[in-house]
Amino acid sequence: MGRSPCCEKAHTNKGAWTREEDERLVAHVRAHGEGCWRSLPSAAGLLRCGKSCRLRWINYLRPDLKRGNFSRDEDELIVKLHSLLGNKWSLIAARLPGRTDNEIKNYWNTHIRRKLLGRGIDPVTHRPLTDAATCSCGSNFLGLRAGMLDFR
DNA sequence: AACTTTTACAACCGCAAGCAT
DNA sequence: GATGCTTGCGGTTGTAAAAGT
Repeated sequence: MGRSPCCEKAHTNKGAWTREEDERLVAHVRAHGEGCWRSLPSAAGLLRCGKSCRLRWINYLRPDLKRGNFSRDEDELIVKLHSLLGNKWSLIAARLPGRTDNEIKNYWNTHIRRKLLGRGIDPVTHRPLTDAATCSCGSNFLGLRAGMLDFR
Protein backbone atom coordinates (compact mmCIF):
# COMPACT_ATOMS: atom_id res chain seq x y z
CA MET A 1 0.00 0.00 0.00
CA GLY A 2 1.14 3.49 -0.83
CA ARG A 3 4.54 4.73 -1.66
CA SER A 4 7.72 3.50 -0.15
CA PRO A 5 9.44 6.38 1.58
CA CYS A 6 12.67 7.17 -0.16
CA CYS A 7 14.51 7.86 3.07
CA GLU A 8 13.37 4.82 4.97
CA LYS A 9 16.66 3.01 4.80
CA ALA A 10 18.21 2.64 8.19
CA HIS A 11 21.76 3.62 7.34
CA THR A 12 21.37 6.99 5.74
CA ASN A 13 23.08 10.07 7.08
CA LYS A 14 21.13 13.17 7.93
CA GLY A 15 21.97 16.74 8.78
CA ALA A 16 24.83 18.85 7.51
CA TRP A 17 26.90 17.52 4.65
CA THR A 18 30.61 16.87 5.13
CA ARG A 19 33.26 18.02 2.71
CA GLU A 20 33.89 14.43 1.70
CA GLU A 21 30.23 13.85 0.91
CA ASP A 22 30.17 17.02 -1.17
CA GLU A 23 33.23 15.92 -3.08
CA ARG A 24 31.76 12.52 -3.80
CA LEU A 25 28.52 14.02 -5.00
CA VAL A 26 30.20 16.60 -7.22
CA ALA A 27 32.53 14.00 -8.71
CA HIS A 28 29.65 11.68 -9.46
CA VAL A 29 27.46 14.33 -11.08
CA ARG A 30 30.41 15.58 -13.14
CA ALA A 31 31.05 12.08 -14.38
CA HIS A 32 27.49 10.94 -14.95
CA GLY A 33 25.37 14.05 -15.08
CA GLU A 34 22.24 14.92 -13.13
CA GLY A 35 19.28 12.62 -12.87
CA CYS A 36 18.53 9.17 -11.53
CA TRP A 37 18.79 10.46 -7.99
CA ARG A 38 17.32 7.27 -6.66
CA SER A 39 20.33 5.21 -7.59
CA LEU A 40 22.92 7.95 -7.21
CA PRO A 41 23.74 7.49 -3.51
CA SER A 42 24.87 3.90 -3.83
CA ALA A 43 26.59 4.59 -7.14
CA ALA A 44 28.48 7.50 -5.60
CA GLY A 45 29.18 5.71 -2.34
CA LEU A 46 27.06 8.05 -0.29
CA LEU A 47 24.97 7.12 2.73
CA ARG A 48 22.26 9.61 1.82
CA CYS A 49 18.88 9.30 0.20
CA GLY A 50 18.50 10.48 -3.37
CA LYS A 51 16.28 13.30 -2.34
CA SER A 52 18.93 14.69 -0.05
CA CYS A 53 21.58 14.42 -2.79
CA ARG A 54 19.40 16.24 -5.28
CA LEU A 55 18.70 19.04 -2.85
CA ARG A 56 22.36 19.41 -1.94
CA TRP A 57 23.41 19.57 -5.57
CA ILE A 58 20.72 21.98 -6.67
CA ASN A 59 20.93 24.34 -3.74
CA TYR A 60 24.60 24.32 -2.93
CA LEU A 61 26.96 22.45 -5.21
CA ARG A 62 25.85 23.36 -8.72
CA PRO A 63 28.67 25.24 -10.46
CA ASP A 64 26.39 27.90 -11.96
CA LEU A 65 25.10 29.14 -8.63
CA LYS A 66 25.60 32.82 -8.00
CA ARG A 67 25.52 32.85 -4.18
CA GLY A 68 26.23 35.96 -2.17
CA ASN A 69 23.91 38.88 -1.51
CA PHE A 70 20.93 39.66 -3.69
CA SER A 71 21.26 42.83 -5.72
CA ARG A 72 18.66 45.58 -5.57
CA ASP A 73 17.50 44.55 -9.03
CA GLU A 74 17.05 40.95 -7.98
CA ASP A 75 15.25 42.13 -4.88
CA GLU A 76 12.76 44.15 -6.88
CA LEU A 77 12.32 41.40 -9.43
CA ILE A 78 11.49 38.90 -6.72
CA VAL A 79 8.84 41.18 -5.27
CA LYS A 80 7.37 41.78 -8.69
CA LEU A 81 7.35 38.11 -9.61
CA HIS A 82 5.90 37.15 -6.25
CA SER A 83 3.04 39.57 -6.75
CA LEU A 84 2.33 37.86 -10.07
CA LEU A 85 3.07 34.24 -9.24
CA GLY A 86 2.62 33.92 -5.50
CA ASN A 87 4.70 31.33 -3.67
CA LYS A 88 5.75 29.61 -6.88
CA TRP A 89 9.40 29.70 -5.89
CA SER A 90 10.57 27.44 -8.68
CA LEU A 91 8.97 29.69 -11.29
CA ILE A 92 10.49 32.76 -9.67
CA ALA A 93 13.88 31.05 -9.51
CA ALA A 94 13.64 30.20 -13.20
CA ARG A 95 13.75 33.92 -13.96
CA LEU A 96 16.71 34.60 -11.73
CA PRO A 97 19.80 32.94 -13.21
CA GLY A 98 22.09 31.44 -10.62
CA ARG A 99 19.49 31.49 -7.86
CA THR A 100 17.60 28.52 -6.45
CA ASP A 101 14.02 28.25 -5.31
CA ASN A 102 15.18 27.42 -1.79
CA GLU A 103 17.46 30.44 -1.69
CA ILE A 104 14.75 32.76 -2.91
CA LYS A 105 12.23 31.31 -0.51
CA ASN A 106 14.62 31.82 2.40
CA TYR A 107 15.46 35.32 1.25
CA TRP A 108 11.80 36.16 0.95
CA ASN A 109 10.97 34.86 4.42
CA THR A 110 13.88 36.51 6.18
CA HIS A 111 14.33 39.78 4.32
CA ILE A 112 11.69 40.83 1.84
CA ARG A 113 8.61 39.94 3.82
CA ARG A 114 9.82 41.95 6.78
CA LYS A 115 10.71 44.84 4.56
CA LEU A 116 7.23 44.87 3.03
CA LEU A 117 5.59 44.64 6.43
CA GLY A 118 7.75 47.53 7.57
CA ARG A 119 6.42 49.56 4.67
CA GLY A 120 2.88 48.62 5.59
CA ILE A 121 2.45 46.25 2.67
CA ASP A 122 0.90 42.84 3.07
CA PRO A 123 3.50 40.39 1.71
CA VAL A 124 0.77 37.94 0.71
CA THR A 125 -1.53 40.23 -1.23
CA HIS A 126 0.96 43.04 -1.95
CA ARG A 127 -1.70 45.50 -0.86
CA PRO A 128 -1.50 48.08 1.92
CA LEU A 129 -2.06 46.64 5.39
CA THR A 130 -5.21 48.55 6.19
CA ASP A 131 -6.61 46.35 8.93
CA ALA A 132 -3.09 45.46 9.76
CA ALA A 133 -3.34 43.34 12.88
CA THR A 134 -6.45 41.48 11.86
CA CYS A 135 -6.15 40.75 8.16
CA SER A 136 -3.84 38.11 6.78
CA CYS A 137 -3.54 36.86 10.33
CA GLY A 138 -1.47 33.95 9.11
CA SER A 139 1.30 36.13 7.87
CA ASN A 140 1.28 38.13 11.05
CA PHE A 141 1.69 35.04 13.14
CA LEU A 142 4.44 33.80 10.88
CA GLY A 143 6.03 37.20 10.98
CA LEU A 144 6.57 36.90 14.68
CA ARG A 145 9.20 34.27 14.19
CA ALA A 146 11.10 36.47 11.78
CA GLY A 147 11.15 39.32 14.24
CA MET A 148 8.63 41.53 12.50
CA LEU A 149 8.76 44.04 15.32
CA ASP A 150 12.22 45.06 14.34
CA PHE A 151 11.99 47.49 11.45
CA ARG A 152 15.24 49.25 10.91
C1' DA B 1 32.76 37.53 29.79
C1' DA B 2 28.60 34.95 30.05
C1' DC B 3 24.19 34.34 28.84
C1' DT B 4 19.98 35.12 26.00
C1' DT B 5 17.62 36.29 21.91
C1' DT B 6 17.35 36.92 17.04
C1' DT B 7 18.70 36.12 12.36
C1' DA B 8 20.00 33.52 8.35
C1' DC B 9 20.04 29.62 5.76
C1' DA B 10 20.84 24.56 5.03
C1' DA B 11 18.27 20.64 5.20
C1' DC B 12 14.19 17.75 6.13
C1' DC B 13 9.36 16.30 5.46
C1' DG B 14 5.09 15.38 3.23
C1' DC B 15 2.52 15.83 -0.77
C1' DA B 16 1.40 15.81 -5.62
C1' DA B 17 2.51 15.48 -10.53
C1' DG B 18 4.16 12.77 -14.04
C1' DC B 19 5.75 8.65 -15.92
C1' DA B 20 6.17 3.53 -16.54
C1' DT B 21 4.20 -0.79 -16.19
C1' DG C 1 -7.65 2.73 -15.99
C1' DA C 2 -5.10 1.30 -11.76
C1' DT C 3 -1.02 1.04 -9.31
C1' DG C 4 3.53 2.04 -7.83
C1' DC C 5 7.80 4.66 -8.22
C1' DT C 6 10.67 8.80 -8.82
C1' DT C 7 11.21 13.50 -8.97
C1' DG C 8 10.20 18.16 -7.83
C1' DC C 9 7.98 21.60 -4.98
C1' DG C 10 6.66 24.34 -1.02
C1' DG C 11 6.29 24.56 3.95
C1' DT C 12 8.72 24.00 7.98
C1' DT C 13 12.38 23.02 11.25
C1' DG C 14 17.11 22.87 13.27
C1' DT C 15 21.03 25.14 14.40
C1' DA C 16 25.25 28.02 13.90
C1' DA C 17 26.45 32.71 13.97
C1' DA C 18 25.58 37.36 15.16
C1' DA C 19 23.64 40.79 18.01
C1' DG C 20 21.92 42.38 22.27
C1' DT C 21 21.79 42.58 27.41
